Order: sequence, then C-alpha cells, then structure tokens
Amino acid sequence: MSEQRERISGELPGFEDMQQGDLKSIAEASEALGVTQRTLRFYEDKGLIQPGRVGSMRVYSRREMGRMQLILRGKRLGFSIREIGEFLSLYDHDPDQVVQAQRMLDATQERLAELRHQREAIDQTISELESIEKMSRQHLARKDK
Amino acid sequence: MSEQRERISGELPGFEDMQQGDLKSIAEASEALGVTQRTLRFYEDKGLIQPGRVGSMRVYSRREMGRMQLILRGKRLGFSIREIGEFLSLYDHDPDQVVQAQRMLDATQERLAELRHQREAIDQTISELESIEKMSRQHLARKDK
DNA sequence: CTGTGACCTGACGTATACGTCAAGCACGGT
DNA sequence: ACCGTGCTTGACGTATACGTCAGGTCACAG
Repeated sequence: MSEQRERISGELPGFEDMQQGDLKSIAEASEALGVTQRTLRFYEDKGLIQPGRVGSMRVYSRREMGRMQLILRGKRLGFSIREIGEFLSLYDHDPDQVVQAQRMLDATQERLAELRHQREAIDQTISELESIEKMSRQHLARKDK
Repeated sequence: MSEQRERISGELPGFEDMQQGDLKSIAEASEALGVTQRTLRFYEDKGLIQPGRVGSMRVYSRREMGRMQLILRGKRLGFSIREIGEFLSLYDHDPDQVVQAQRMLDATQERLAELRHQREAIDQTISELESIEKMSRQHLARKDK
C-alpha cells in the first residue's frame, strides 16, 4: 500500500525540499485537497503546478500543496484558471510581490465590481420572480374556487 | 427592400392569423426582438417557436413575437431554454393554465431558492475579496515607504 | 508467469447557447 | 445573361473545467 511511497522516499538522495515527510503521491494529494487526480494533472498541464517526478510518478511537495490551496481559493473567489495562473506566475517571478500585489489588487477590484453588479442583477431578478410568484398564486386561487 | 414582404402578403389568401400587417420576415423579427436570426432559427429548432412558411421563407406572426417575448423574459430570469420550452409546451396544451401555473410556481420557487443562495455566496465572496483588497493595499503601502 | 494496483499519457465527451462559415436557391434590377 | 440580396439548410467552432475511457508501464505478491 505504501510501498511506492517508501520507494519514492528511498530514492531521494537530497530532494530540494525541506521535509521529505510531506511528499505525497497523486492519490494522497488529491485526497488531502479534495480534488480528483484528473484535476491535479489538468492544473499541471495548464502550468499552475509542477510536481516533482520520481521516474514517471508525480510527487507533491509542501510547495505544490500550498499552491493548490491558493488555486482552490482563487476558484472559490470566482477567478478563472487562466487568471489564477497569471497570479501564480507573477508570484514566482516577483521577489517582493509588488507587481503581483498590484495586479492582484486590480483583479480583485474588477471582480468586486462584477460581483456587486451581479448582486444587483440578482436582486432585481428576485423581485421580478417574486411578483411572478404572486401572480401564479392568484391565478391558481381563482381557478380553485 | 420590402419587396419580399409585399410578395409574402400578396400570396396569403387567408392566413390563419388575424392581422397580416404584423407578419414579419426573419430579418424584421430579429431586428424587432434584438436577437440574431441565428437565435430565431435555433429556438425554432428547439421547438420553442413555429413560424409559418411562405414557400421556404419563415414568417413571424404576432403569436410568435409574443412567444419570443416570453422566451426572452424567461432567459433574463435565468431559466434554461429547455425549461422555457417546457413552460411553453404546457401553456399550449393546458387551456386554463392550471397545470402550467402550478409548474411555473414550482420552477419560480426553485429559481428563487437558487438565487437567494447565490446571493449569499456572492456576499461572502465579496467580503472575502474586500479583505484581500485591504491586505494588498497594506502590502503595497509597506513596500512604498 | 500472471495477476493486481497505482500510475502514466493521449484523446474524445460533456453542457450551453448560440457564432460562423459554406453552399445553394429564388428574386428583381440593369 | 448576370449581379446582389435575402433567405434556406447543414455542420463545425467556441469557451470552461474537467470526466471518462483506452491502452500501456512498472513493481511486487502469489
């Protein structure tokens, strides 16, 4: 069951990460993150994460797990994978995160504007639906007597 | 420009609709409704409308225009084309609209529940983003001094 | 030697609501 | 006769975020 992990750990002479105890197989990673393995491979394909390899097997270090948390958070906030990819790439190539924070701020504001707009639209739709609801009830009440 | 319409009207001995003056070509209909011709053909394909034909050309009577208004309203309210199709079909085969009103009421409530749920989610997302916004500003302010 | 389990890489499928050709007919005008 | 216009019917393309095979490798258990 954990043979493969032991094999993995055993074959790591000095992996660049700090703690080898945090290394996970794709099964463990997906389990821990609550996403499917397909999702992990998909994000890798899109360049959002770059798990290490031991032979052909993917190895997820704490770094990748952290990035995944950020990615999932971004998703919850409604950013597209492409946008999230941009943030992460800025994050990587921007030591003190100035550009990154600025870009993030911009995106955040845009998204906020979208959301506030959506909220208004939803409120309008809700009241329109409520009036339709009333009318339906009246219609039914009339036919019912 | 309006030659074809005249031809159409001329060839209508006793079209079942009341007013021939309301008959529209697909171009006029799409113009009046603010949708593309493709959209009209698409809805027809899906069975939402059944414009008449003069030869092979589609003819939109007041009835179809009315249905289109309903369809567009349904869309604005967030119902899928399939759902709208169901409403319309009930509307057609249900003389005093009892079943129809009931079904509509159900769908309306479902949709309302969805929307209220969405609104909550949006509110949460908004506050989360607002906090990120603050943090980004602080980060930038620190780097700026 | 063969089975089993975990992993791998393509690559096509899904849902929605149309957009965007492509190819062709019928019409009146020049 | 030829052209431009409006209309017709397919049929494939688009975007998003994966799901779902198919087919194959690898290591170890029996």
